[in-house]
Amino acid sequence: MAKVQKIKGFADLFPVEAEKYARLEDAARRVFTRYGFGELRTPVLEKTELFQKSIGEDTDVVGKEMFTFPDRKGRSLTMRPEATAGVVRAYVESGTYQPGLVSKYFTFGPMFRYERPQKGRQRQFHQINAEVFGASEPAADAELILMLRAFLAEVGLTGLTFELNSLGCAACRPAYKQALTDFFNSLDQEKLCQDCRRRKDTNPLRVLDCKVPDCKDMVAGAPSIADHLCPDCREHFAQVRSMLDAAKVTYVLNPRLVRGLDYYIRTTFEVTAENIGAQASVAGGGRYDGLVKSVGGPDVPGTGFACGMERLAMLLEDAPNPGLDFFVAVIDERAVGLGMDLAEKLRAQGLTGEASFASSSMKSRLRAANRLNARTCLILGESEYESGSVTVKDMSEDGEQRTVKIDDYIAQIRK
RNA sequence: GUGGGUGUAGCUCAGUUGGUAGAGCACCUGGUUGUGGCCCAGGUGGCCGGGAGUUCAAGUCUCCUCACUCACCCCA
Repeated sequence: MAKVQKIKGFADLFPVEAEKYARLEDAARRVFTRYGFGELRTPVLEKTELFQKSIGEDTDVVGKEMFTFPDRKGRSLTMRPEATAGVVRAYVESGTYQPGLVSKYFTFGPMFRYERPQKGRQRQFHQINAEVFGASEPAADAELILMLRAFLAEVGLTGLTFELNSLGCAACRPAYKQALTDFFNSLDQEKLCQDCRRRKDTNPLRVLDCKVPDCKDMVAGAPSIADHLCPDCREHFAQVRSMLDAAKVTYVLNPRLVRGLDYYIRTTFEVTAENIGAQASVAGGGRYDGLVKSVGGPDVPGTGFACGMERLAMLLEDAPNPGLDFFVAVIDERAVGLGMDLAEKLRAQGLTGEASFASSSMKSRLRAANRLNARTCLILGESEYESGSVTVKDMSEDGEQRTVKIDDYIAQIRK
């Protein structure tokens, strides 16, 4: 029989890896709660139109990376490729919006994108998200970045780079995009790479991010967003920066920092790591004031960020193996019931342990205890069985051992 | 979607100009009749990813295919 194998880009997380995800989620829950955020869990499956309306039809994510399929009645459903759209949908649908009310949510879970897998990129990947609705002030952006910084510190990550930019708004970005397109059109087209010749018309901001050396040279002379912000955006960005400076956040201004999803405006930021491969971005976010309205809700401003858990997990050390408090080594077959009962009573006292019921040799049972990093080995063999006792062996290097009545041993543990 | 790399024992990997399969670790057994780690000896374990072809002979050469992986693209 051929082995059934997992589908491409989907991973099994065994304990050592799964623990890192739990560590990230625990830290996020702890930190975000301190900032007044509440947990929101939304479905993994949504109507396809939700993502078309929010992320943008022209993006790669919607255009060619979604897991989209019809349900049994022919309705088009999509495995969520990101979290924000679903959170916005839930927010709007619940009707929690009221003028002047700020809502703050965090969420985590699996996202799905049909991409070619590589280091730090899976088809099913996991994100930690935070979203703020109803706050248009620069302070909301700044506080979100502070919270992200606090979260990363909580999980013990250092050496990360914060990058910051403003993408402008509906009032000033179109003019900037046009200026960019004009600029690139004025250049010798031969010197632009194939991708950029296409991108300069479809998404000129992306050209700024091109890694081809020739393109980079061209981009150096391109107009900067900083010079094209409208007065409102300029003021908003200046305030965000001054608040970050006041909070001693170290960041790099990157006028070429762009976002892949259409809904971002004004403040955008990204956190990158070194040594985790080409997919170096571990978190990213920004402001998305028009998004709520675009999925049929009220005109409420929003900001948020997403952290890539796979990429953060790569930066975490393996947790030390906690080992076992005890290991019950049953050598005499007749003592199997006794061993199970003994283990149950110890667990009821909060101890961690396993019992082995394989009727095997003393040597192999002790090796098993050693392998499992057990601190105490409880031996139940022929003589113990006949006398109703247990041999308690300390597994440390020069550990002692003694044989005591089972009842006495349990009574002693209780104390 | 486009490139590159890799598939041999449970794991990490050797395998010469084609000649019928190896090591280390792990596991099991024994040395030590009921005592682990260290040491020594022995043992279990492989359709060499799959298929076709060339050849007296293919892990090795050719083609196809599948899987994994890294990068582009894109993104967290």
